[in-house]
Amino acid sequence: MSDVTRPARPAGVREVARLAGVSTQTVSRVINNYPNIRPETRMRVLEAMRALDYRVNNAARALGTASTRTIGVIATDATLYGPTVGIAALAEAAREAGLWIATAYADASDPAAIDGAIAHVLAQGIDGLVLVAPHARMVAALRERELGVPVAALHADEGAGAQHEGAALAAAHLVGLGHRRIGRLGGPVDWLEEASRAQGAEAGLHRAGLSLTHEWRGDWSARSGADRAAEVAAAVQAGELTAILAANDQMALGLMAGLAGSGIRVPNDLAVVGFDDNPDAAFYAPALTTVRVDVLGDARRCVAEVTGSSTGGLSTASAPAQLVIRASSAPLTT
Amino acid sequence: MSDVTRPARPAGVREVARLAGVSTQTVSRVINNYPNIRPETRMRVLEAMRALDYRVNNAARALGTASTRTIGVIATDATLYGPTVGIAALAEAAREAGLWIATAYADASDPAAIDGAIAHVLAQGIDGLVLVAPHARMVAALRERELGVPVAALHADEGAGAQHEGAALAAAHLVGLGHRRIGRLGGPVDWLEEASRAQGAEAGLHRAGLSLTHEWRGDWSARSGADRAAEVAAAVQAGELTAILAANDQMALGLMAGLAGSGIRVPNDLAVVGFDDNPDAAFYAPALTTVRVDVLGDARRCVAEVTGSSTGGLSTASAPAQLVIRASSAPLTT
DNA sequence: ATCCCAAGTGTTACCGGTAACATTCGGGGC
DNA sequence: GCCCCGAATGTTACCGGTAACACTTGGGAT
Repeated sequence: MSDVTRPARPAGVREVARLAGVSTQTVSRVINNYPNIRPETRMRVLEAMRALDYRVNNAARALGTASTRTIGVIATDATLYGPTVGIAALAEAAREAGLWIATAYADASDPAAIDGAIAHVLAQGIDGLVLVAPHARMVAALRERELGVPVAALHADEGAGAQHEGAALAAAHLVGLGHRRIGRLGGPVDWLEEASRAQGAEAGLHRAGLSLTHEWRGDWSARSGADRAAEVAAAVQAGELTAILAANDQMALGLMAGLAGSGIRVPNDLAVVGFDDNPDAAFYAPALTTVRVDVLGDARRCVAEVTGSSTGGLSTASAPAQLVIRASSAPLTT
Repeated sequence: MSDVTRPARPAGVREVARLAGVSTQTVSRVINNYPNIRPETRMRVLEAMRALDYRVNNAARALGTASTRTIGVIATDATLYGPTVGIAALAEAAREAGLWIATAYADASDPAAIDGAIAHVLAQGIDGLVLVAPHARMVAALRERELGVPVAALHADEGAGAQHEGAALAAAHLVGLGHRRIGRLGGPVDWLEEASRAQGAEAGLHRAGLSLTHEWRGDWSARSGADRAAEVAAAVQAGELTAILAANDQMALGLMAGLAGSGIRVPNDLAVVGFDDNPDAAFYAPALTTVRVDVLGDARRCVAEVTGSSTGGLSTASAPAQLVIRASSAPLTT
């Protein structure tokens, strides 16, 4: 302990430069992988960096350059499954592009908190801003406010297409099973994802000359699904409903739990389809038919959009939505 | 558009100072709420800041001060429920203390990725580092490595106590219901949470003069729970097992789904208790008895620990673990 | 009246990288 | 042999805040 001189301050480029016998600029060039450095010089610098346990100071770098190679992410309702997956996907997409993310969490219902979160990520000197699971209004408000950085939203724009398509697939699946009286358990109306999924469901039914017979609304939570179970059960018992599209898997779970108490059997009395392909959905009772969308692909699109670059070789095209058929959806039993 | 002169660069303290007719230092003092500023001067500065849409540049601030008022968070396996909740809790605890978090995600099984994540948050000039859902080895390795910042881990140290206590509660609950042959479905051995929960379960049984009859191991996922169902069913059918403690709710879900296929009824043939009180757990079939721990309290402790401050008035004492009794656990039926 | 002190404000240098520009050096074309 | 050029490296200033210190004031104590 006492025989080691522990420097109070971590080493900087100047210390590294001195030890390697070069200028700070050369150290900087090595750090940033510039060409035109003699291999031997590069090695000497790298060795000095290792010897001093050198770490770049991002704050200093950000001051000198405009860029921080960091994307700001504003996440609302971060404990829901959807946003969580979105953040993880953005982190992964950013990593692929050699970037990092700076995430700020804010309650979607608290405008002051959202302003604070935005101010925070902007103060970091981010290169772009991505919103996760935002309200439609929020995206519009941010785009019109001149923040000085490009703004994108997960599940918006092209990303919404996959959601739309997935919901249409789910609707077509139920139609294909013979169902004609199909309802929907939607999410909060002002969410982007809800809009895409709702429109997709309508479109899917429309192609078969049908439309939704019922529409209920939850808040994405399993509890909110359970809270609608009584009304759904009544509709089933009245013969007005044989299948339902839930806007996410967790509401489907809650709904099924509530229906069990009302004596409605899934899928015999009511076919249920979820959305998200939550890893747990295969283990619900019954296992849930659901829709999987390519969140990582959409995250890549957002990253490319805000950085302006086309992310090199990585395609920004998302994989198409996929229907995962399990036990909760069965053919209509007259 | 054309009538507005949009400055290429955002305004800095110097512009604000010029507009307000004061020095940059005075602007800085206003920003940081220093005393000894004439109210009128403060107002002039604040107005200038508003007029110029001034935002502090954190990079510059971090350079001048050592501190960034930011805590680094290393999260592994960020798509699991436990880590997700941990991150959200840390973000909330940090917010309460006037701090922000900088999160880096890394695959726990990839040492290089973890090194990269650590280097990243360190490069941000963080004031402290908190690990979420880490392997026991990782915590030890990080603590012995001199990083220059304090390191804490969620669910470690005192935080482990609540986990231990919760698991003991769950065990006592089963014993109280008359169960004597009690097994356990554990998580990956090298996780801190698994260690605490395993020891707590053993301790709870020990107090009743019992010990675990079986121990299986999963990876926290519902699938891994389902994968053990056949073996668990065999033990039940052999009369060797009447109750099981799962290390988290999702594995319990998977297990119950798998058991359904083997004709084992929960809770009649096997009582199941989970851990986490996942919001979905109340809607599993059957509704899951589980343990709720105060993650936010533990997050507050971590924040206080790495910042050195006792977070002012906020107590760092966590609420005790709580048993949530639902339908998946029932008295032993001889 | 004089001194002292605290409140309020300004000056200067510095944090640690990097951009922009300057410089050295060796070799190929003429 | 001279010139030019590109490779390799060094010099300098600057990014935008803030710490440290210096400097004015205007009372109250003496």
